[in-house]
Amino acid sequence: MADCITCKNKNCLINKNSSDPRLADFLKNKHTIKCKKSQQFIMEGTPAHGLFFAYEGKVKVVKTGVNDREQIVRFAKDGEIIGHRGGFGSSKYYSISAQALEDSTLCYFSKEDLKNILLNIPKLTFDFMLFYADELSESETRVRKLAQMSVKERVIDTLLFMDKKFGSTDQLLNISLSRKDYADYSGTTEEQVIRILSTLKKEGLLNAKGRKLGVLDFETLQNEISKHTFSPNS
Amino acid sequence: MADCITCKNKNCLINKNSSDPRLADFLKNKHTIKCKKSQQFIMEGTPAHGLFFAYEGKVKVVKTGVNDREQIVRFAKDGEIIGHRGGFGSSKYYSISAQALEDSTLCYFSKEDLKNILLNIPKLTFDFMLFYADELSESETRVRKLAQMSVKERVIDTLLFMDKKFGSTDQLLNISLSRKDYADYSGTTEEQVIRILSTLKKEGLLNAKGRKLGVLDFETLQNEISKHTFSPNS
DNA sequence: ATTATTTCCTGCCATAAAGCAGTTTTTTAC
DNA sequence: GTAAAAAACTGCTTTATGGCAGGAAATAAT
Repeated sequence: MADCITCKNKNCLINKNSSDPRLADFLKNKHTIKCKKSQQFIMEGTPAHGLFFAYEGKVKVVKTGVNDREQIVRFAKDGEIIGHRGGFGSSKYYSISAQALEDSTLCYFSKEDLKNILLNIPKLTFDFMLFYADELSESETRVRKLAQMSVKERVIDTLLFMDKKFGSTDQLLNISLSRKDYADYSGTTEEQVIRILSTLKKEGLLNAKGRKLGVLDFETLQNEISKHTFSPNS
Repeated sequence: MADCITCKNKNCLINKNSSDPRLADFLKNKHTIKCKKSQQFIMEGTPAHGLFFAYEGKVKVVKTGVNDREQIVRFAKDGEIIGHRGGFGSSKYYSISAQALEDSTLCYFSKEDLKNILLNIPKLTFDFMLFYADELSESETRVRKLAQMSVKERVIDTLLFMDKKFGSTDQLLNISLSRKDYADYSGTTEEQVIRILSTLKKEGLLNAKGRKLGVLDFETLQNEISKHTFSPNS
């Protein structure tokens, strides 16, 4: 795999700062990990030893729930961070689990290496800080949505989010999720998701080929949840 | 008011780093603001010009919702930050509103001053980063709870949270919230909160003197939601 | 202290969401 | 390609939550 300086992921925080010569030694200690589809590479509650970045692939980040209901808190794709704080923060344990949604390649840095450069390269620390601040803002928006939207609205919101985040080709989303995954992100049950998807299909707003889904009428769907969307980042 | 170096709020990120001589000029530009009870000092959607810290008092941080339902995303007390990113991040607008819950004193720094020191004092930037990372972790826990707990469980969880965060004297919480506030934090309606509080009172688990509430039996209440609490930070 | 106003409370009814059971379709493994 | 397994779907029933309306209590104003 290419090194961080020539990496294709221009949005990656490491890549953005890789020209700084003080990063040179740090970058040598990068590890590359290959992950098969469905493979779990972070387990909630285990000691955190470092931080992951998605180099290529798609990942879901989940928090353990009751029964077999999990809560998907986030999705990560190329260039994005996985495993908050990775042990360099106050908690010594991962607060989330992470699982590959397709065959993926990950970059890994140990917490010692990270802490070292973070305290020495202000620009990098600042970028990390902004990343967390933005994620926090998004997470708080999600708190509001889960508290105030109906199940149907949340499922629609999830579909639109997937379209925005992963894009579509030939009217089909570039990400393959189970109905259970949609439920675990929307905060409802599999059956409810199925019922709502079924309605949307009949209304001609949603495309479906096997398990694959596609947003056909973005605007109409957007309108159905518009009363909940105030600011640009909602 | 005392300056940052002699400030009583030892948990404040600025205070923690105030001995650094490079902060001297920055600290001179601090503003102090007095806020009456119920006064709103940040309004969602307005241009963000800086960051607030609670010096003394209690504050609720809310996101606008539908009808007259708001979502309280966070509470802040002495030493804590209010107004994420305050404009030095990617968004130029406040993503939340903030309102004083009692007469409060706030410290204020402009975004220009902040950005300047954040890029020059790595330790401070690092502390800010950890703050946001921890808040993010908490927010994600809240996402899971809102998605998976029943209304009763969420209200109990809120009561225990208040007890932990603000403490109690003579079996009464050191914070005075309306039933609507409890609802807006728990993600439900005022009536539902009232019904559940009423049940808990009858069961002898909750104390009530007028609008003031107090947790009488922490352990029993904790047990009622224990199936949802896995890690220390949940 | 008295009145006005806000907040709190309760019962009733409507609705949304969840759970269950059984069938069909799609995907995976051989 | 076929069999087995997993995922997707549907109708029916139960339960949880929300909304309304009217009254009681507490707080604030005069």
